[in-house]
Amino acid sequence: MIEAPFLHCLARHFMSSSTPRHSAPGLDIRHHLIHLLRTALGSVAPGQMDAEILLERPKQASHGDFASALALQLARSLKTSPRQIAERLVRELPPSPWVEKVDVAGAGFINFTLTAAARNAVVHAVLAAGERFGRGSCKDRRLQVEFVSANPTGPLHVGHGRGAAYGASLAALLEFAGFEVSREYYVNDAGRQMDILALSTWLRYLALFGEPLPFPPNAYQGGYVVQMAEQIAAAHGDGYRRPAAAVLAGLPASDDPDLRLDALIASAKELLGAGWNYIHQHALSEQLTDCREDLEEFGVHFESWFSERSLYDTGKVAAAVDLLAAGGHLYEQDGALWFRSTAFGDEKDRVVRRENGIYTYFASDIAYHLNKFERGFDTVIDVWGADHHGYIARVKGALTATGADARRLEVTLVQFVSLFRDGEKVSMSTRSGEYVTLRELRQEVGNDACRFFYMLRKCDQALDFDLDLAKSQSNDNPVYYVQYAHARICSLLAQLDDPAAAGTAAVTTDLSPLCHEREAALCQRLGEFPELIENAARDFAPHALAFYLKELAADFHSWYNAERVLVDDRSLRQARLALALATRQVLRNGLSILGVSQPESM
RNA sequence: GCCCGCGUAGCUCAGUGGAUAGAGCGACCGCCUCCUAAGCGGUAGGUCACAGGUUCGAUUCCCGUCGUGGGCACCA
Repeated sequence: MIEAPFLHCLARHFMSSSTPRHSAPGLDIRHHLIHLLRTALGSVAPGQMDAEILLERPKQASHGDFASALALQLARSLKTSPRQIAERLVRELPPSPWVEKVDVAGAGFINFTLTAAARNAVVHAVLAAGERFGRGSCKDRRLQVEFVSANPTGPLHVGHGRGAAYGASLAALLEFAGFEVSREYYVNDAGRQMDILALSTWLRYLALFGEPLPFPPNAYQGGYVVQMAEQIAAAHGDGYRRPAAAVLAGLPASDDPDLRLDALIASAKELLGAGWNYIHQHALSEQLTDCREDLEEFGVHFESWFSERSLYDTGKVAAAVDLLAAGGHLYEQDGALWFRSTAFGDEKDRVVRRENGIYTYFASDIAYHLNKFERGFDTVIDVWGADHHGYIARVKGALTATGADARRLEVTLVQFVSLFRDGEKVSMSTRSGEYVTLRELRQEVGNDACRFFYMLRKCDQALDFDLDLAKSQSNDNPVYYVQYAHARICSLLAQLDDPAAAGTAAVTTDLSPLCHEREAALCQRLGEFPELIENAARDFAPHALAFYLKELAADFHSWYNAERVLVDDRSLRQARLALALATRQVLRNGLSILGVSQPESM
């Protein structure tokens, strides 16, 4: 999924701490164990020193804290049974103060059981690192994540909401993994859709003054269009009123609704002159402002809002097309200008300039992506709706044709959201204005539940959004489960005389009293966080973080229910408080990446 | 027709080239004189769509079939 240069950075980060550090096993016990295995491998099979040593977390507690299938991997090349290899490897393992015991089990697995001290050490690691626990470091790589980028022709709907939640969480995740990330919204403020919105607004405006005009079925139907018309009427009276007869004069008798709409737009431009620009601009800024506020309230921020129109104004679109032409990648046919994208793996060639002389959206998109590359991002990530799937080949093809490295562009497709109300699928259409907006969803469900709910499905899976369930505020929503764990820990601290002091002291607390099974499980889960971040960032999979947080909360609730934290035994109480504090820290780190709040009480 | 997803417990979905495939919901049985019961423990529930192939090992990778969703504009 991720191209080579990207992987390289993560891999380097991964390897950077592979030197064994006996002083701080909690931070990289994995690498310590890998080092032990590699040392043993040097004795048992020097020729296999390059073999990748995989360590996994066994699903079963009886299989220890870490397991390696190294012996099974080597069986063939060494022509020896896996169990035999495993036993030899175990004999050659250097002694380690952090390993309680090593078993050979099953077909030849090597299972490591850590000492309690090694297992508990993660608590200190978390508390020492604080909000930096789990962070990676890939400082030298700049990424851009472009997402949402919905046409500013109406309120965002729940589908946009998914793209917003996914993109924002992905960007935050990559940032946490150590990349320099810039978030961008591409504003399609040029083109026909905006013209249609302006026309729709004007027609509603004329209707306010009683002009007898039919409202085209393929114009924007939403109530917000009427509102904009009313605003304009309130501010400018009938200044933009024109007789219906004049509007309709000269319209083609065609049955094609699109042709009729284009003719209406042309008529409006002619009748209004500069007034058209005003209405167009008014509609754009109204919708863009609405969109921006909506996203801000949703906790989704952008470093930049990039105007498509600016690409035209600065000649970038024409320049991009010229660049393709100079490379001999364009040809004329039927009056249009075509890009030979089939030469770059696309199914068919694509038009960049229409017969009527107007550039296609594709043309400006080429210019846009060239511009992204010019801005120096190492990797550019586009989050698109799944319906843009067919678009990838042509954009990458165009980039390749201009000599750019298309591998620097990563496209992630987010599948559709289907809404269900009363058990029935809600049909939605942007044009007809019949859809549930993101704002409505947020107001009814709450931002936290919304953000988390969107992350409960991997992005390439269609999401069925049950409105009734989401609106019901029921306990079924896992966000409460995770937040509740956080609130419970805060509640514990609130009962102490000096919560702040407890937090400071926890960093050096003696953890040896932590010896219960559930405490070990919780420590193990905390220790997984850094690698979870690493893998989720590599896979562009913020949903994995949501699932992890559910599991972490489950481990916490289970422990909390079984063991009392505020016991009389001071050393035990301190140790358990430290574990609770570490859990709270990881919950915070994870939830903040997902844009979900961490309430202190519920 | 071609291209891209997806088919895992009754439902909604995770997951993985390795040891007995997991969670939530639903069902059933339990747990508050005790740090928040928005919680916990337990029981039941599976031919990982089907058929081949690669492999020591496939639910995972490859081919095919079936089912299902989406895409195949001089729209954006």
